[in-house]
Amino acid sequence: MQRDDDARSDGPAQAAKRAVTMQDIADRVGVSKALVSMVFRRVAGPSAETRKRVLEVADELGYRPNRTAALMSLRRTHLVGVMADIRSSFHAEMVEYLVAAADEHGYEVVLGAVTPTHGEGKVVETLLDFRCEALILLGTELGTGVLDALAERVPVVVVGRRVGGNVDVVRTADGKGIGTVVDHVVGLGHRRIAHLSGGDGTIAADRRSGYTRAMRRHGLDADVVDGDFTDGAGTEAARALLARPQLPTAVIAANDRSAIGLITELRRVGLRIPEDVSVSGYDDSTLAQLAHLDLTSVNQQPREQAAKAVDAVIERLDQGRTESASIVLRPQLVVRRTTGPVSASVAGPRSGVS
Amino acid sequence: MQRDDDARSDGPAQAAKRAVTMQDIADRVGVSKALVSMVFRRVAGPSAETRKRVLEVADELGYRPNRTAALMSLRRTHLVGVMADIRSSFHAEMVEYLVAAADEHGYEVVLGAVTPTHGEGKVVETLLDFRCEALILLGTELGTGVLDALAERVPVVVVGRRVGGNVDVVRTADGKGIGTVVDHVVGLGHRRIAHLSGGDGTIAADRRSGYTRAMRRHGLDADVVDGDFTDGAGTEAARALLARPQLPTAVIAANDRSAIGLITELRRVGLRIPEDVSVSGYDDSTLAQLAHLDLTSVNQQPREQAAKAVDAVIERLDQGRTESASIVLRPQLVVRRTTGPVSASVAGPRSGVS
DNA sequence: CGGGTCCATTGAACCGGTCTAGTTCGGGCT
DNA sequence: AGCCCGAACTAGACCGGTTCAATGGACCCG
Repeated sequence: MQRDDDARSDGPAQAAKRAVTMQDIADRVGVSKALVSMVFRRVAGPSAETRKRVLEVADELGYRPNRTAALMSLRRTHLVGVMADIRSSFHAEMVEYLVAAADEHGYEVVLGAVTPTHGEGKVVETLLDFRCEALILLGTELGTGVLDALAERVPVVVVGRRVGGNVDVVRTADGKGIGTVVDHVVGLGHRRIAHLSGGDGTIAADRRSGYTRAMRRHGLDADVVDGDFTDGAGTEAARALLARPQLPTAVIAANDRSAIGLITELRRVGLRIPEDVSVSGYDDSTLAQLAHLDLTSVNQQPREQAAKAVDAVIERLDQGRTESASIVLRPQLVVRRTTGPVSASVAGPRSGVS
Repeated sequence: MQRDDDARSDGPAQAAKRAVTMQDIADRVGVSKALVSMVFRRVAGPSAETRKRVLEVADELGYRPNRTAALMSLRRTHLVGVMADIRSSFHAEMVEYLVAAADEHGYEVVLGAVTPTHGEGKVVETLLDFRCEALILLGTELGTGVLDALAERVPVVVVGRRVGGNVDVVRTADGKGIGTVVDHVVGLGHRRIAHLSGGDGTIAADRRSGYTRAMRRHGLDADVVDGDFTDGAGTEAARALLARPQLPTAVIAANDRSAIGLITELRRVGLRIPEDVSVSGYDDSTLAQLAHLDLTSVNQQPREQAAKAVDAVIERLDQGRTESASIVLRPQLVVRRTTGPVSASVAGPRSGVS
């Protein structure tokens, strides 16, 4: 509320409320603006006494440094581009944490939203046009070649997916994550455990192979049902399963949405979850946490992933790291109420399973 | 790409890949950089011939204008601050559209995420620190006084809520929206229609009064059940309703989440939706669209609201509008499968469901 | 042929910082 | 006294655009 000051000062009607600059402070204190700059940049040079006076006057005048000027002089923008499909609640959550983390380091996030009409390539171009100094790509499906070319222009962090080349990677061990789910349901006595796949993407493939490996480890046969990450796929998968002579006792879905579609369709035909069939999702999205669903899922630690991604950017930009880094976090199983012990009734038909 | 050019030029090992500037173009064409500037700003002055040559050379050199420099010169930032609670899927969707709309007008969006630890006040401060030229506040609960003070510093657009003062407002007519839902269920033959309220906020109040008015219009008694915007509230409301001697035949919830909690609990005790009770939500969120839910809801036209909000900002910033504007869009009822005709059976008393 | 107009174009200041190559000055050492 | 040194501070060139008064030349008129 110092508006009054601004409005009244400088008699003339124009009242152009010019912002306070370093020169103003310098004039008032009786030093050069270079010195004022040094004080604000906290570099060695100015005496303690001068430093104090400058800061006092700056405060008094209500000085706010002009980022634009500083960044232009440094030939920098302090902008980090984040590409995300914000409709995905997981991405939205990540974006929130990324913004916070970037802010802490004095960086600003420019959001590039991927939509059906605005593909990944276009979004990346836009972000580069804004002169972002680094890119954080959430769940990108861009090819290795494209990513590598990109990485030569600007530091790139890929979140969620395994990639080679000179990009940094932050992800959770999807294979292991699904593995813990398999362990969990096996521990509950299940033997016929199906996996509702997420389709062709890298992430889906990781989850699928994690499932296959874990099943093998337990000496069980893998049973993959094709699908994708939508609830529609879950519905279809349910129908496909119901058409079989024998239902699996547990289904591990590739994500929460498809798990929900699956559950709904199974319930519709009168099956109880988890008494008749146990179902798990993946992502631990707000959907999974919804009280009425209470879906067993796997948490991907968005907050931690966001922090690591921003750290990776800072290391490259401000600390000169050049070799690529890969950070793999451990996902966490969240057991809720859609998975339960295999019940006696379904145990019957199960004959010669080793 | 053209990296090679950059790398090879300027013999020395340093190979600082300096970006192409207007001066470079000017030198090459043999004119002054002032003229080049004029060409790019599309102002009258340069001859058609010169214009053409400049553009050719610019293209050849791969020139990209430097926003930072331009904005600094203009003493502008072209930044629009958007405050949102990105966990809300409605907000997330809005943000996506806002980013796209701002981009079209050459503005950039800085996202300020409201979280439990980072309240509205702090977010606004941060956005101002980034020298945003305007603020778009999604679903803010800031008081009129605060908003007015803010509006004196910078154009402010409040989205979703009715406010006075000198801020611009973009919203849908919540009252009318709920009204159309009432009309819809009344048209289906319902008479005992309850409203699951969204709590104390301005938005909830608007929806509540819209319900009350519409009921009165139809000569029916209003029946408001307290709640908030969470699914937990829906669950509790369901329990409260079930404890009554007679259930309403239709419940109009203040948003989708609470509607879902309500539906789930009603289904859990064996009631069918919509045969026994019709239920509607509000927001037309992805949740409502989920195939298995297929919730009758009200669409708030996020894309249109986003476009209008950005328009309002542009008008103030670039077209000098000073009087405040209020844009009210008409929300759209989306009928799905959770509302249906009132059935004969519910007329009689229900058997003892605990 | 001198003078006035109009158009395309230009030089230089400016935006608000950062940064480099100094300058000043007090004091310790020889 | 003469010299050197480092700490404290400064002048002025930058960064890459925008802006505006000023210039030069073509053209027209009396």
